[in-house]
Amino acid sequence: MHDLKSPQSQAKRRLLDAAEQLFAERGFEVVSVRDVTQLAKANVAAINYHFGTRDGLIAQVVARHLTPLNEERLARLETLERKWSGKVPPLEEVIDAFVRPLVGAVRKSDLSERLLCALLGRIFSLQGALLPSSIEDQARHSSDRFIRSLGKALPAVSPEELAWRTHFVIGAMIHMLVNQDLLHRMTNGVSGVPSMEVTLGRFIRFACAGLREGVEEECAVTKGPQATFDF
Amino acid sequence: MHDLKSPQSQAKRRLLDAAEQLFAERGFEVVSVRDVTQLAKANVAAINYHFGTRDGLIAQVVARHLTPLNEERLARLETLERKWSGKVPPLEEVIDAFVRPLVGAVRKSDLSERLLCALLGRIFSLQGALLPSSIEDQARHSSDRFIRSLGKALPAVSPEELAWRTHFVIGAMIHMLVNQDLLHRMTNGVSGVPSMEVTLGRFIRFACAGLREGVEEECAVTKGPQATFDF
DNA sequence: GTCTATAAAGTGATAGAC
DNA sequence: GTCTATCACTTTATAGAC
Repeated sequence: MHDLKSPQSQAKRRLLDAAEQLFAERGFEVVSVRDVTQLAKANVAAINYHFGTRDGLIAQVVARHLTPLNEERLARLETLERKWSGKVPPLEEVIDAFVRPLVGAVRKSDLSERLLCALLGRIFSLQGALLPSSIEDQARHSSDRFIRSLGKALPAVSPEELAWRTHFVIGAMIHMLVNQDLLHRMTNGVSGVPSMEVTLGRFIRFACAGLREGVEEECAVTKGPQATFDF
Repeated sequence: MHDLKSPQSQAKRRLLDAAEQLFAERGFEVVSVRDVTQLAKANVAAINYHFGTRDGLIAQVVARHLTPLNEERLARLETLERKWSGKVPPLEEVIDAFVRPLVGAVRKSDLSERLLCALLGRIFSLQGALLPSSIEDQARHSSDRFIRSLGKALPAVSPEELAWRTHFVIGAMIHMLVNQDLLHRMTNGVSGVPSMEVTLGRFIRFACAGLREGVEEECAVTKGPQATFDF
């Protein structure tokens, strides 16, 4: 392991930054190690020295973003369960706990909001081969926890139906993150350029409505005005 | 242009079939012309002979599937407008007209349902560079028509809000099409292996609920029991 | 840690024989 | 129309000098 603050391996940080930018813009599959070293003004061999292989570089980029995000998600979910001790947290708050950490991630990152969102979206849609199994276990654990919370918030929805609805929600999220500029182009600007906060609010309302479809009696106190929300 | 039924260019059909299968399984970016010719048991030069370039091959694969699909979509939309002459077609039926042509596409194709869905999903998420502008115009025309119909069905939703909700719906659809087997793995089989009909029914209900979120007064007769639908 | 040089394999495309 | 042979690059990765 290398200390990212030591002067010797500023190069490593530069490589990671360059890699993140290019992966966000173009996708993991089509960015070569040469693209990365060129943008980072580093030597071709630097990638292999610091990360072993190209896949090693991808794994580090993924881990650096996905691990803190999933930790934050789980922490928020636990806070939620403590707050509603005994009772079942309402749907909106569960979804909020799942997506709001994205805002914090944007603030912490050096990348622009647009690029970081694209990177995270691409990470979420990564298929098995590219991510180390430790990360995959972690992601699965997080997703299991959330699905269980959703199931409790929506007892009237069968597990099978809930699995599909959750799948739709994840798809909508990934597309929102990766293709936000596409929407702007396709609508000739009608979509506006809203802040992350506004977009997340829209997404949460959309997702909850879809998840809740056909449910007459919600589990707990979740019906009624949602004026407690700040978006 | 070549006649696909002539004996001389069975090879061309074999190449298209092989290309479709590989593009569906792995994505356009990562399939080489050699992968295609190998699977089609054809010569390397055959791709360039029949399609000019690799991009030409992709364009033909895309056009062969996207053009009839968009035509069918528009035809269904027009049928709908005739049926509701003067009045505004209800949301469910507009979304149905948008996604149901997928079922017909599956029936017509030689590919398995799973592969064809993946291919179509990948086509929908293609970014500009890879598809000829004629196809892009066609896709934009179709999508404009549908957004206008959605706007009429949901007059209470602002154009900006509607643009984002539609974006979420498209994202959910793409993810459903490309990653249906991922869901099965991730849920340890809880999601089941439903037919296309069932999945589309789920999707339509989810999408309509999301699009309709917060709308109290629908435009026309669309409120009330939806028993007229066959899914 | 950083560099050059190079290996070994893969890429899209084409000329020219048949 | 189909094939072989080949061009001109690009890819990841590594050995070895500094």
